[in-house]
Amino acid sequence: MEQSRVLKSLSAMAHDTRLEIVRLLVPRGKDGLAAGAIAEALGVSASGLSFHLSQLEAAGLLTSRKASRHVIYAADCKALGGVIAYLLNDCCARDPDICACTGQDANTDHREDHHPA
Amino acid sequence: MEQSRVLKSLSAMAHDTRLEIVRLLVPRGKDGLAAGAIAEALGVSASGLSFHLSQLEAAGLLTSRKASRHVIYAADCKALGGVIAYLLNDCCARDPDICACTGQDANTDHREDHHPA
DNA sequence: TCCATATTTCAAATATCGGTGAAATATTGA
DNA sequence: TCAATATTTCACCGATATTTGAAATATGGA
Repeated sequence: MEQSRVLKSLSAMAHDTRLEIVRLLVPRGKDGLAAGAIAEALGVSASGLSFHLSQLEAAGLLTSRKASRHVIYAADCKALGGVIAYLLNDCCARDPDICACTGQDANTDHREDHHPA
Repeated sequence: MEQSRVLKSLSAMAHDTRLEIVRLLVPRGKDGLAAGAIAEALGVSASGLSFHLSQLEAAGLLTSRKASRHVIYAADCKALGGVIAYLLNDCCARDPDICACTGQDANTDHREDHHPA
């Protein structure tokens, strides 16, 4: 993932309500949750939530689809994984001290820009 | 790591110059780099850099020490690892799709709040 | 002491973000 | 069509963030 997209994702996640949205949606996978249900779960106004959802969607961290009169939002796990992988592999060069905190193996070189076949 | 500290860290990292600072410092480990050298490496003004360094330090991602007339900044790898671990384990519940992107094993439960002995 | 180097602090200007509530849009069902 | 539901859009406002450049602080050497 390119750094500019990582930056957008980090900005999107760097907000209390928005990080909670991600936490709420990840375990639901592709089923996702309707905007109204998210607003109720987090106790935020509909218009406020809509603003935050659009930030997350613009960053590529959420997808949305219409279902009847609802709009269902779901976490894009590949995008989330891409952000984490960037931090681990490209930003932090798979530093052993950092990997130790994540339960990761530090030996193999997983950096993304190698584009292995 | 508590969510409020993760949020501070994400805010700190969600900026072009600041993410570059982290990328520059991680491979140097505890040796770190003087503020002036960082400013030169990134092509930013001294006062602008000082602002960004203080943001990163306030978030706990950098440490600083004085050495003669220099101030040496170094990445706090444990803090960085803590942020990544939070995203992976607590935010994303070690979701298999997300782990797949990072080269991680998704089976073991690594959630931080279990506080294993 | 005096000067040069290294860094931070400060204030002012600008830009961006986030919250609020009303209005607009879209969909469904009576 | 009408009313109810679900969501987004909009304008406004205050709070934060960022940049800039000048001034302040601290250190080391001549």
